[in-house]
Amino acid sequence: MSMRKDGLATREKILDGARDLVLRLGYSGMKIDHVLEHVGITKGAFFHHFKTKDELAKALLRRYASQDALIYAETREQAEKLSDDPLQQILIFIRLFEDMFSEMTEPYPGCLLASYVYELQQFDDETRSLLHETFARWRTLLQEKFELIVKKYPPKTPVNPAQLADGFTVVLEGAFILAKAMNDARMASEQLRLYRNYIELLFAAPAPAR
Amino acid sequence: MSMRKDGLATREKILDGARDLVLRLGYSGMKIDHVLEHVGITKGAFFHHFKTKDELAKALLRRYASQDALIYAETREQAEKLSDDPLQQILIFIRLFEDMFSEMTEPYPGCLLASYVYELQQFDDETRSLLHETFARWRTLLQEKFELIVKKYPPKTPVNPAQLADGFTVVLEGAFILAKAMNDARMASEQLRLYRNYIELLFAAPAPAR
DNA sequence: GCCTAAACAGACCAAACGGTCCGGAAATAT
DNA sequence: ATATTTCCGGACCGTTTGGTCTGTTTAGGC
Repeated sequence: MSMRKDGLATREKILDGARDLVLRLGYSGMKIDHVLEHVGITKGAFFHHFKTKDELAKALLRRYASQDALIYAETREQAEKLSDDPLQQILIFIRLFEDMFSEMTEPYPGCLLASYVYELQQFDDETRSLLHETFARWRTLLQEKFELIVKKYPPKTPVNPAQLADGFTVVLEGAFILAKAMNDARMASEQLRLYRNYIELLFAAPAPAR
Repeated sequence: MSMRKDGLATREKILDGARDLVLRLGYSGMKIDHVLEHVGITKGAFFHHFKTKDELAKALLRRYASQDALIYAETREQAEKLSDDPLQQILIFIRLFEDMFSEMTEPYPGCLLASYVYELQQFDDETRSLLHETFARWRTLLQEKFELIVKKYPPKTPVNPAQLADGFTVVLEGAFILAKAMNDARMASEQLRLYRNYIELLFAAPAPAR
């Protein structure tokens, strides 16, 4: 029942190290020996916690997805506390993410899901559907808000709430890529600001809280 | 001087096959033996055309970048023929890309540059700066237009032409990722439409040509 | 304090992988 | 025709890589 020794801490260290390396080298480029050196453990420790590299991949993905879901949920709650209006909630939501990224001094290391997507073929169905579900959950989260907004504030142009919701993820993922390629830490917050600007113009919102 | 035999055709076949596999498996996931089987050649043929796998990587990137530059240039020319107004030119430019992607029946296989970016650490400086330059060129291409537009049509909100230009690439790259993850071929054209919609609202353009 | 099982360390292994080498076919120059 | 060079097939090689195995240490249960 209780965690014996400190095995769980080692497991987390492995997951952290592997995540860092996957974001720098890709999943195939991340070699186990490299993780061992990076984390400061041995083969015995690693394979005690993970039967295979594939199992590490899945654990890594699951952890990342749940951590991300937590951030999304917390940010959403925070936005909902600051306003009752769905449009304002979305605008605050985006702005909170902008603030998160604007404080960074070097480019965001990237999204683990995206790095998996670009090596998609070598993962099994379980991993692929996990990716699908995670992105789908992000879509649903914002889609609900946009449906409320569309009803309350007639958009200047006919728009699809699901597409608008995907837009957030699209901008984030795209910005991560350009941020790394151009070595520009401000990319993510800048592009999110443009996305927020779009939402403002589309629904003709009053000037948002600064 | 002249190309003897048909070695150049084989070289192209290798590049095509390698590109396909990189987009499915990533660069590290793309194994040479797999390329040989996919293309239908042998080790002797491969290493006759490319000294190392790294050299293949660079050749692949250079070819992709120049092909992409050609598409951008042609689309830009086409847009400039259809209108003299910089704003209309941009809107047509985006729409032409939308049309390119709307005809697809399966998700766009992805951008080779992006797949390199997510394994960036394992490439040398030459490759990395080639990535940087390619993205920078795309930025400049649209930035010039946006600078003209901003002067001619005062935007509803203060905007940065370079950031607006990056927005196009950001949306494209992000859409490719979601398209693969969600297995949705329409993602790219849909998200480009939203980007175009943003530009329209921002500069309060008249309804674009349908 | 003793037992048990988790939590490692590290030598070892088989397969996969990038790359070499040499022989031969095929095309071109002379 | 012959020499020469490109082009390619395929056996071979050293290293890397994911994974195994055995032994040892360490932390709790009693």
